[in-house]
Amino acid sequence: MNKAELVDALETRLGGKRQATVAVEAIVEMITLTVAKGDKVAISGFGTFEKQARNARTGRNPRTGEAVKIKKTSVPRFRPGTAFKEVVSDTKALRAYTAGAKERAASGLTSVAPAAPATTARKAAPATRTSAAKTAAPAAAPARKTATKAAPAARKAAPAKAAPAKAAPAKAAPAKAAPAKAAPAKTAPARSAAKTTTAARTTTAKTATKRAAAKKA
Amino acid sequence: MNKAELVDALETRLGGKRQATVAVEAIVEMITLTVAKGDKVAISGFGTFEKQARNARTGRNPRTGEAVKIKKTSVPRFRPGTAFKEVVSDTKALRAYTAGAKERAASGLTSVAPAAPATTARKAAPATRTSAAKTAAPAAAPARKTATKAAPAARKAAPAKAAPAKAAPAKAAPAKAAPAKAAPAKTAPARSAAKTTTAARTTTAKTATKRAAAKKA
DNA sequence: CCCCCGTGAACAAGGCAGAACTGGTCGACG
DNA sequence: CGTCGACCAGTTCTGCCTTGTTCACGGGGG
Repeated sequence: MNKAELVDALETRLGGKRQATVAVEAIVEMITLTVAKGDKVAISGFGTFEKQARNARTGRNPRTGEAVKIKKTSVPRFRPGTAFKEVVSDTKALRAYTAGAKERAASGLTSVAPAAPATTARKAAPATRTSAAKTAAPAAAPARKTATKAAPAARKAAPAKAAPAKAAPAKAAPAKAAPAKAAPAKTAPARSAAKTTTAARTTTAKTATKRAAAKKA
Repeated sequence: MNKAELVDALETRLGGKRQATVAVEAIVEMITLTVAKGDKVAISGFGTFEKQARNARTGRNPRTGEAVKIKKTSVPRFRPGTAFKEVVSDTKALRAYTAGAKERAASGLTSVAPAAPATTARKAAPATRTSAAKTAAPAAAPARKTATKAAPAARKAAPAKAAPAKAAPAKAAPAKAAPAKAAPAKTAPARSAAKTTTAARTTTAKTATKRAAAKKA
């Protein structure tokens, strides 16, 4: 769903496409600016937007493997709230939530009011929560440090698996044409090459050309 | 900033507290439901909400060190867009963005219109981007604007260095393999054949140049 | 209102480091 | 008043860097 579709979907609820558009843009801007200022935007039941500082670190160019220094920066972060997580992870919760939403949509169309139905719906959802506080967790930390060193192995495993997967496809196609890994050395990554070849479409070419022209100009 | 404050801040823009409240709730719900369905919600310049699957894994209660089984689930994820990241990380970008926002807020209050100012603002922002091309810049810089042809060379240089690094790990690198760009020629129509090769390179080069320029600016 | 263009967005690859997850409790918000 | 969110901590794991490339979207012009 893109922005246009979102606006379209909200059109009914907000009383017109204009309102919907303005609303979406306004909210987006507000959140953006607020987060930029350093304040967090907490929307209950949905999530929290906040500015998160990132320390400088040593990155790595995936293509070349070359190390690059990355200076500290700040990035926006969103932490989904409980309700949101539940609805996304739980189908039942989704239905419950949807029901509530419908009610709200119906009544809230022109009239402003109906928070009541919403609340009801909300209540229903929590009931399904699995978290409950039943475990008392008596003993503090008996064997906390029993850490298992299996980690490294596991880590390795994953990447290993990944590599083959990638290799296979790559090799398959370009075998005789232009080995991805090898050729790319020059400039183009394997897959690009293949694709380009196949789809060296005029359109694409044109677009590229145009772009170039535009930029140059 | 909590939800109430957000609504209050938007009150002016959206023509009343009621509208603001309805708008916020409607959007939140819409996003929640859409993500829950599995669709992603992409808002250009802001970010993308999507449902992300998480594999089952063995968790651990940090307090007790006790292992707990966590079954696979899905969680909502938000990936901030370029503009958002810029505004948050860059003070200058923030100011630019703020300026645009003000204009929009002022005119957009009752009237629907002014996207124009926004666009302007957006454009300005990218200019300030600090992100990339710097690396390539040094080489390209000297000839960039004068000699277009120089660009390709520069570009090549970077990748070239990369090649060895990657090649080593990858190992399979037939030197004779045709250059990616060249190879594709086969697909290309007669007249384009030669041209395509050339053109493609040029295009790429240009793009690189453009980007670099933009950044520099 | 439609079409085209420009520009944002996603992908991929390879390591490392920050981030998430769980969970009990207090504070805050609705 | 009821309930959601933040927090601490250890381990696991996910994202992030770059940069080219291609696709699609948003917006402006006709």
